[in-house]
This record gives sequence, C-alpha cells and structure tokens, in this order.
Amino acid sequence: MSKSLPVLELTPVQTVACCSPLTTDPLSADAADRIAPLLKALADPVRLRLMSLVASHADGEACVCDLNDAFDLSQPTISHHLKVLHEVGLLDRTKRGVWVYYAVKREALVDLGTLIGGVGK
Amino acid sequence: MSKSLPVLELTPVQTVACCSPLTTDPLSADAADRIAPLLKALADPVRLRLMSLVASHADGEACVCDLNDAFDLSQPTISHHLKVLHEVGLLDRTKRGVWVYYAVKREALVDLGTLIGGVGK
DNA sequence: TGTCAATATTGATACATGTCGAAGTCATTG
DNA sequence: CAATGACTTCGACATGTATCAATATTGACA
Repeated sequence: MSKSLPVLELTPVQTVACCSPLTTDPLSADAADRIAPLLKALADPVRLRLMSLVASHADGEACVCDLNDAFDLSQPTISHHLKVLHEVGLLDRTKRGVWVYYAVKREALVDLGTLIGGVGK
Repeated sequence: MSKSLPVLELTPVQTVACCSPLTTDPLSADAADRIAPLLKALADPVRLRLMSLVASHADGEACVCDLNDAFDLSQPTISHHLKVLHEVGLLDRTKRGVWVYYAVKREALVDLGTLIGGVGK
C-alpha cells in the first residue's frame, strides 16, 4: 500500500486535465499545489531527456537497460529519476520478465502542454 | 553586469522556441540543460499562481503591490519569485514611477506548451 | 537450490531553494 | 533636504534533491 492519497483528491495528472490554461483564469492555490509537482518532475535535464527518449523509442516504450546507456550516470540514479516520473503519472511502468519497460502517458503531456501554452487541444 | 551567458548561446526561451516537441525527437543534453531552468521556474505553486494572476490581470500586467495581497507570504518572497520568472524570460518587467509592473511573455508560454504537449502551434 | 543479471531501495553527502527579517535603493512629496 | 512608500537585495536558516556506493529484490536458468 504505497499510495496514501485520499480517494476524493485529484492526482496531479487529473488536475491538469480539468483546468483552464494558465493565462485564462487565475489558478487556485489548491490547483497550483497539485500541478507544481508535475512540472517539478519534468524540470530536470535528465528527466526531460528520459521522457523524450522513451517517447521516441520504438513502440513508445523503453527498457531501463536502454536508458541507462544514454547517460553518464549510475544505474540507481536513472532508476530514481524514472521513479519520480512514474509516481507523478507521466510514465507507465510494466515489468516483463527481468526487464522493466517505461512508456510515456501522452495524454498527460498533452494536457500539461495545453495548461501552459493555452492553445486548445 | 548580471548576465554571464556567452553571446552565442541561446536563452531558455529561445531554445524552447526552436525545438521539436518532447515526444517527437530525442532531446539533446544541451537542449535539456537549457529547457530545464524554464520548467524549474514554473514548477512552484507560488510562481504558477503568479503567472496566472499576472496573465489574467487587466491589461495583461500587474503591479507587485497587487500580487502581494494574493499570498500569505512576505513581500521579499514574492519579489524573489518574480525575479526568478523574469530572469528566465517568462515575465517582462517595467518600472513606472514607484511601481513595478510585470507582464507574461505569452509567446514563451505557448512555445513551452508546444514543446511539452506536442500539439502544433 | 544456487547463481547470475536487471532493477530497486537505502544511507550518506553535497548542493540548491523557499522563506523571512533587516537593510538598501530610488522616486515622490512635503 | 528629509521623510515616506514601493520594491529589491542580503544573510541566514531549514528543507529538499541529485548523486553515488552498497545492499536488497526479483526472475530466469542451470
């Protein structure tokens, strides 16, 4: 039981999906509190590259072993970054045998982009 | 002389404007390094609300005095957050008399949204 | 069952960041 | 020129975070 979110609260991703763009209406403090973690997860050079690497990988998913090689960082560090992205709802995680595959949740990215950019979907 | 960026390097905002969306192509390490600060600037609940407050203010700009009242934070703290947003190129700053007005650079936000969401402009 | 390979977790360390109070700057106004 | 008001800058403190080495976990396979 690792999730401790009350059932009625929105996850970061759900919040993003329901809000009007940043520049359209003032953001409530609550909404801001729920959206910031999503952006925080993205706001790291390594995690940005991880997202784009996974997204542009064949089949839209990538194995951790593939990702490790793209960086000059230790394996635990990459694992940590992937966990951050997964926990916030930007990456899906699937285990197949010994390997773990991550896939980007495109809808979450689109919603986040819309929230920031203000262009309609 | 507070800026120490070499002349030929791109600012975060310029970088965002020129890159294809996250999910389209793998991001170079250099690009990621320049984009992350932009997201980092946005990735704070107070700064998110500041952006949306300024954006939805009459005339698209707001005086610091207006913004202070919306938060339960000291005035230096708000000033600090505004500085962060300004330095990274998300807010314009104009001084008129005793008052300082901030305005959102919408194009930067749109470009950032496009980079993340991948929807065309 | 024991070993190996792929990931995750833990603990430690160094560095970044949000916040505040106090002091500084700079126009305006008396 | 002195005083006031609007911001900004400074110094300090507490908290968060990126990273690594070491260790644990988990699945495949001999």
